[in-house]
Amino acid sequence: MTTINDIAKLANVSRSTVSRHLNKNGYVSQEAQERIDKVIQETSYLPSQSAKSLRTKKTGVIGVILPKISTETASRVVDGINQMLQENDYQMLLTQTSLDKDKEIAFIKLLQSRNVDGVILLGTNTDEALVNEIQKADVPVVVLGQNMPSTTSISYPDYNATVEMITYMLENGYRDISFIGVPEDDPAVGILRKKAYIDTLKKYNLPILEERMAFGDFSIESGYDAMQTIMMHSSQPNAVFVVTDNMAVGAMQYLKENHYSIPKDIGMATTGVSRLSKYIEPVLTTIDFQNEDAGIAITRLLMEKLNGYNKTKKLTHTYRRLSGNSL
Amino acid sequence: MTTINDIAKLANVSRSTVSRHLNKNGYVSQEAQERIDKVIQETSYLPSQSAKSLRTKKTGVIGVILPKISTETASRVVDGINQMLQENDYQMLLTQTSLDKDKEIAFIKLLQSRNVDGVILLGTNTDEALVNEIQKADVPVVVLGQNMPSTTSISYPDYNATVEMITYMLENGYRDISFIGVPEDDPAVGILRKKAYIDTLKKYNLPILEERMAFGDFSIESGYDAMQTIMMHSSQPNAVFVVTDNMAVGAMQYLKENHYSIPKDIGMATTGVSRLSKYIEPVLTTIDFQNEDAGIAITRLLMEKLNGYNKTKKLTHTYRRLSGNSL
DNA sequence: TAAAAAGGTGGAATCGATTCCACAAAAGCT
DNA sequence: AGCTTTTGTGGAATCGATTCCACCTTTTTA
Repeated sequence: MTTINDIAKLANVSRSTVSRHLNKNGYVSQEAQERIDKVIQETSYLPSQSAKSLRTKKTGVIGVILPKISTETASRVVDGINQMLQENDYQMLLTQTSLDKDKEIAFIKLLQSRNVDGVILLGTNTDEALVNEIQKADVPVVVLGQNMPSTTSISYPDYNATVEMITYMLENGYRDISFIGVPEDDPAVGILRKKAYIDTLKKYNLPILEERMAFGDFSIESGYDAMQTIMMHSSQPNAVFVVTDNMAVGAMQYLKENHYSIPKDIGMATTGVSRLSKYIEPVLTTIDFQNEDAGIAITRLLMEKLNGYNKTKKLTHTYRRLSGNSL
Repeated sequence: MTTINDIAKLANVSRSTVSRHLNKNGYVSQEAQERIDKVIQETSYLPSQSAKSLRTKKTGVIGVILPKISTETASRVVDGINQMLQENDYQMLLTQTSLDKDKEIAFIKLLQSRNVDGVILLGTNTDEALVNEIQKADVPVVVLGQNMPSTTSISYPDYNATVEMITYMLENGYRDISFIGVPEDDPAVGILRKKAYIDTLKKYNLPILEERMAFGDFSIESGYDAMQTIMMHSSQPNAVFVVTDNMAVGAMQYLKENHYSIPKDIGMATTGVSRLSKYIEPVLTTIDFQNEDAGIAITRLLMEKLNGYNKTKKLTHTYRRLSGNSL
């Protein structure tokens, strides 16, 4: 491998001069520049990032921590993050927790030892241990998807969007709406969306029934099981709101296998549009959190921080309700 | 930030000893080990990877180059890669070309300047410039999805799987099958799958008609357009095979908008199952290339190379045909 | 025309680890 | 007891860049 020393020797200058030219700081004569450029061309020299970042404490790498990449929501967010990072000449180091909370903390540490310049966390909880770790971190950490205490973060409008959706279902005449959620470890999805469901039913003076609610763990299978639990009850609902698309898929599978037709027998709405589902029957009625944009937005906040802006910002992202024929 | 020098000082040993202990090579007394461990605990010290890799020329990072993350196929592959890398204590640096061929080459260079230990490329072409760049690389590069000349690679069984699918369609009575493909820049998808389509029709003594073929660029929109081109012709096919899932989505959208029903008016089959589509109507008949496994397999080959095995291997991945009611 | 400023360059220290080598103490062997 | 291993340790060089500083030359300015 060619190093800056080789370049210096070949171009008959000192390595300081090469470095100055490469980083465009300090003086370098026209002739020296040309000699250096020529040699760099010929040798196709690329500076070692390890050496560079050992000195400068910058790597040009951003760490991204997410629960699972192969979901539509996550991959769309990553797409957005990637776009924004590429514009700013950063690379992305991707890690996946498989929903293991300990790994979130472990990765924050690990990424720092890799000297990333910043971290983007797709949040699944706001546990104290995690908040502490973020505080301790000596690089900026920003969070998407949870309102993380004393951390710059962007939340989705979990409550409002869910209220709107449940209201929409009610206005479409459904009066017996069931709910598939997730545990309360996840404040955004587990608490807010459930609260929105309950509050809205209350507002319409409808009863809140235990047997109309079931909870999963974000997986397709758990959506299947939750739907089954609800439908096995002696009285059955005529609609269901599922808090994530992945679980909605499981729920649909159960309904399909048991010959319930959507929306004839039961109406369905969910969060996190499945791109594909727009083109297939039934077209799901969903809340679209516009994940690419969210990815871009959170990355922009991180870039701001890297450029020295260090107040903590709290934003809420936008959403759109997409109507399908699943209601 | 605490460094190995701080640890050495606090534990009353030299930094050589700390390093020896950390890397478990060479002798370190019991007492010294305990003192060091204690100090490391207290300071929550993590060695700087930049410094480490400057010396060792290893980063523990693998570069992954892919066309676009937010497709089901790519994200599932990444999932598999990630699993395997995590088992082997590697991190993943992810880059996205957005199908720009120049970027493939640029990223191979860039990743090397970042001192990645190896590169996994999800291939879209086998152009000479790319092959050359891979040859020149001073870290192992492995390729998934194309049979890349003189490079360890895993291909999908593009030809055989397509033959099987077209045959299956023929056996189900379809005699007028159209085809939505991609340009021949992509040998695997553009050439092999098309050849399989043509060969199979020939084998059944069916005519190969220009107007039954259209080509897209992997995007949803291009699938829409291709389907339109085919259906605008005076005579219409009664089935269509689409070479990628993303384009199939576009094709379905066109058919839906124009009130063709699948499979009543036109049968459809595709490659790259859409996980979701299994649960919705129509259930697509697809070739599933089991992308997670492919990701695991290609990563395993890279790991072999990193462990010194340096013969070039060529593998073909497996597949399964999944029957739906779209035919 | 002398002093000040700008342009240009190389030497040397530095970042935080690893690793070779020399050396000393303890243990194992005749 | 004397000799060879084994165990344990620290010093110093090294990886490939950046950056401060000293120094020289050329140009500008008063």
